[in-house]
Amino acid sequence: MDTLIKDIYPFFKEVFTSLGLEEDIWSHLIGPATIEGDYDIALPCHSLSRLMKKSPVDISEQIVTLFSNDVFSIAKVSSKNGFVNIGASPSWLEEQLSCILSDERLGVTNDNSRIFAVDYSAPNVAKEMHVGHLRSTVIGDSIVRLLLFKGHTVHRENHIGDWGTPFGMLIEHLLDLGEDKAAKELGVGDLDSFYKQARSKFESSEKFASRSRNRVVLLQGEDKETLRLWKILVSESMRYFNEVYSTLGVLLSDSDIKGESSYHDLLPIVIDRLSKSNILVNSDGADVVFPTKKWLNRKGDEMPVIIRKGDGGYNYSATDLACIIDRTERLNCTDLVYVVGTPQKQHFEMVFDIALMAGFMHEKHNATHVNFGSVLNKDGKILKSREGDVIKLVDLLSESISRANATIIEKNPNLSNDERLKVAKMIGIGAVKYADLSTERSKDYIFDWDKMLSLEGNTAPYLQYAHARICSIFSKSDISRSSLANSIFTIVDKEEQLLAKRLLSFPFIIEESISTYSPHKLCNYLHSLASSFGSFYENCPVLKNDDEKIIRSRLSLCDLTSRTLKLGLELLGIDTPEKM
RNA sequence: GGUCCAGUAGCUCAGUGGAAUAGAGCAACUGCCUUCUAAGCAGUCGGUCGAUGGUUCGAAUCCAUCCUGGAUCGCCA
Repeated sequence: MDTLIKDIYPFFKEVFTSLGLEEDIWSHLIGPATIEGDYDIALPCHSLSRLMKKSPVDISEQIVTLFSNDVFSIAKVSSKNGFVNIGASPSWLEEQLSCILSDERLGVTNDNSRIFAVDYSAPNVAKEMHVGHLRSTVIGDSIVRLLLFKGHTVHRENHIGDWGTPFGMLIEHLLDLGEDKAAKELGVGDLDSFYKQARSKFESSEKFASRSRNRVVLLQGEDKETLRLWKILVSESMRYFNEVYSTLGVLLSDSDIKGESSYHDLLPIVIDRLSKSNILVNSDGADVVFPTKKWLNRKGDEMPVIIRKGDGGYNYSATDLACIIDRTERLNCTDLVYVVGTPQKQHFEMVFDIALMAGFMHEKHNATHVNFGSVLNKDGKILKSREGDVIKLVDLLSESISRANATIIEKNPNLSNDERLKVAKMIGIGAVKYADLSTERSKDYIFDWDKMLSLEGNTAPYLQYAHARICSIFSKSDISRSSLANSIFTIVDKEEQLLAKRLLSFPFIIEESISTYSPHKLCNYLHSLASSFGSFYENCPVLKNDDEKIIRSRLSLCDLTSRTLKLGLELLGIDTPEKM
């Protein structure tokens, strides 16, 4: 309703000028109406009470009488409980709807283009993807889609865990199994047992552990044969991850992979530059930096960030700093976005702080940790991969698709086999993604298998269903969508009014979702849109109508609704079938 | 102990740049399919917004203290 505020503002200004009140006294009071009913914006008069030496009720009544009559073409105006209430008029709604009907972007404008790096997904090589990885992957994907739609340049960065001490034992285990057998196990996605076998040997056999440690040294020394074996682990794992990505329908591809290993060459440079900035100090044998903002450890001592360990090895803070250099200096990014879990919050604050101190980043750069909560089980405990009973992502996805398939057989037996399988995938995957996207990301959330796979209520299938019903209306109509381009709207019923208002707030919601990196706001909006369409559908017959004017107007509302749903879902990474 | 986060209906969650009777979905219950897809629609039931103080004309929202749960706090990533 931003547009309504903009259009109504001059009228307020006229009224308040006649009352002798300056703009800065009243302009910030205008906000959304919180009362039930068909008012959209309101101005509470309570704070003016002392100034005008009158009760809020009297003030609001007076303001209403002072409005010029011209306002009524835009909105109805009334007062209640000391509020001035403004409700968009049908004619104003009709005019606004006509504007977006012919706009491919449904009223959404482009931002001034910036360059983003979005760091997300980041699975670990030779480790299973479980439901926890879903969040980063799905939220990151939606953020990328939103940024691209707003006209930004976006570098997708899949920072896979492909380096570090565990690779010693993984490579040794690969040798024990034999390359072919190991590759096969990894390629088909049996990562969990591969990792666990390696782990248990590492813990039970001193001989194996010592081989593993030697192997790590060889790997870091870039021994040729060791690198060859390491590459088998990485490429077979990636083959599997790519299958998951493809099922999931996310934008990530091989060209987006920027594993930890790819920042190797930069690590000595990180040390060098920190050292030249005079912020690197040696503490207990390790090279560390003390960030500007002080952090205390358990003992109450000031806490450093370790860049290089006592044994000379780099740890992940070094890699993250190298990443920042790469993104700001090679890719010329202005915005760095990290879609990583909340537990790493402090780590990122410290790293960003150091990057600023060392000049890897400047004031013009925005680094944002887009954090998300942990996945909990029903007892409120964190789901951990080593507990063993963790649900594999692929299993969740295939179960969801198969449930969707069963539901289609039950609800719409007329769909052909081919069509049904395609639609089942769109619905099954959509349901899982939406369940994850639709809650506020920074909170922990309880993983509920049935809720994740539910097809009723505030779910993606509900939105898809509304879209499919609209497609069905058009398939039964002689009037094509394209012929609606310059249609005139006739908004009469309250269901039409509510639907119209929701349609018009789409650009504002997109803005809100992306500026706070919150896909759940878009989800909630789309649900409210689909819900108001549901009421419209029940109460306002579209085709079964004698008045040609009303038919065209309602068809146009249908067209706008389906396009908004489709675009909105697309920005969440969810497909919209035309039949279901 | 330091820092940070959460506590809203039986369950899962929105709302937290203050504002008029705190909203959805699920579950439960009642209606609605010879009429554009009932994965739907209409309705009923359900809350001292963790507690206590404070600021304010007005607090789920801001401040303080406390309770409960969680994350994190030097050589894993």
